[in-house]
Amino acid sequence: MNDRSLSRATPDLNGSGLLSETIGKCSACPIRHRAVCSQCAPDELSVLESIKYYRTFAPGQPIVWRGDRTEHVASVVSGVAAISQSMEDGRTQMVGLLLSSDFIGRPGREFAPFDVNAVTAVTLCCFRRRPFERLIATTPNLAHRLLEMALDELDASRDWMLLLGRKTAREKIASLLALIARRSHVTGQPKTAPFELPLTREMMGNYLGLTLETVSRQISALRADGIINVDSSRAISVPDMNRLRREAGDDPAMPPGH
Amino acid sequence: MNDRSLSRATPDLNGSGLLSETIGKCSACPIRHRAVCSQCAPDELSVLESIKYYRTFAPGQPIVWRGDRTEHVASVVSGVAAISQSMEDGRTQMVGLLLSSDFIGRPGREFAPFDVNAVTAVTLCCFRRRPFERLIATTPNLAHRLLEMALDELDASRDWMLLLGRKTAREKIASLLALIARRSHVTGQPKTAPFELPLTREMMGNYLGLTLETVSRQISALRADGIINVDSSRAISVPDMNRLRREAGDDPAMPPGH
DNA sequence: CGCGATTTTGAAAGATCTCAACATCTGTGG
DNA sequence: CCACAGATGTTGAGATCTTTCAAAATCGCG
Repeated sequence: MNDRSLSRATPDLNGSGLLSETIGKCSACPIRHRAVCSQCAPDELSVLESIKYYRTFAPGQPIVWRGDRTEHVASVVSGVAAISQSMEDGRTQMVGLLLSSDFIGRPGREFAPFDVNAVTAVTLCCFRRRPFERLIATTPNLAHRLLEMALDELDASRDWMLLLGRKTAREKIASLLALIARRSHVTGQPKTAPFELPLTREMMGNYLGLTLETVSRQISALRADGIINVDSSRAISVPDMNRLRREAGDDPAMPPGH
Repeated sequence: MNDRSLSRATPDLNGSGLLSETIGKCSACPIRHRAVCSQCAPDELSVLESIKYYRTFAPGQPIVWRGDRTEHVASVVSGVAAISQSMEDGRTQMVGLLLSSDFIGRPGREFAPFDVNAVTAVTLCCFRRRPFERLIATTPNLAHRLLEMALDELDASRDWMLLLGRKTAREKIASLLALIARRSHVTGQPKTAPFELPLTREMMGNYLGLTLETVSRQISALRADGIINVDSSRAISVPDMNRLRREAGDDPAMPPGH
């Protein structure tokens, strides 16, 4: 069950169309401008380039087990992964979604505090932890960007706490759909274009603190109310994004949370 | 309503017995070994020492308003503060508790993303943001410790997401009491010694994603079941901590979740 | 002592979950 | 190409948990 062998990726569901074998140079990397390496100077980048390597994971595959010794850290190049926390009796809570350019792993941490699983096919840009830590110590640009990303994640997780603690099931679903719609939106396409849900109903429930039945019912209710269109169970479109934002309980005047 | 003038602190409820006027030297600082400055060398510390200043806040006073321009960052020297997030209709969710040695503020962030309020009397060790940011850039020990603290906070907020999304009201209350009991426990005192709740029932509700009535009922239920003793509404003791941990739904084999 | 804030408790309403049945989709093997 | 099996998704009905609304008790303090 602990198979982490290098597996051939199934077709990339993230739309980038890139498989690991076709990526190589940092300068041509699709996440070059947002990942942990984004503030590195050319010479710093070449050091990173020399120690990095790619790995791919099929949908559903474990990437990190809780309690694992953390031998590597990595950036998500493409695909979607989920960070989860669970209780002994099986209740689980997804505590973060990892999208392209997000960072996995904790410099300075010996053991992984959470599970990470591939949701779609995932390609990672990996570094062994020790060399990476040494690099952090000597590369302020890297350390600075890592802090920045950690603080962003912290803000995002605090926003999610408001959702988990205080929002209704309908607001939770609307919030999630608005989140996925926003990050799926390709510049140049109309904002009402349909988008793909990478998560099953059960995963959505785990992310939102709901059961899968409640997720399904609330999606049906939003459709019945004309807030969303459901082309197939995984393909959604939003005729009026502001209306969805209102259903989500967000202040429409505020920029979309994080 | 935006009064942040320097106010005389009411008696310190945190038990340290120190008021800001009696603190001065970093070398004698009670949070010297855990705060953001804890890894600084003597010469680095003396730079910090020259630009720091103390401020105190009375219980209930706002420390930071959401949207404020962040002119300073600070370490909590004593007392308890709460980070909160709220919706337009008044629903609020406490997303973090700030205890002594915790850090307030975001280097690199122009505006505060959340409200922070003093719960008890609070003493802060403040720095203006700009000079502090310059110091980070030139002091790897400071930057490193800040990253470490941010990652710890991120882990803690992810643990809290499991509580908010998946735990029952009883488990939530048990978790909070276990958390406060643990951090209130003074080494040398018996673990069954009573401790003080710094939060009102309403604040506990806001932290746990419950109403204040549910908080009150679950505390009564835990008392009726002999899990806790309630000396006064704010003074609790726990005869068997492992039993409380079990009620909290935590794996008793695991170290108390951060 | 008396007032406002806090806390407790009760009863009913409401939201979500649980259990169950059925529908739909997808990939596989006949 | 179709039938089938397993995974995923939908819907219903009743149970359960938490909230809401209301009243009363208690605490802290001037």
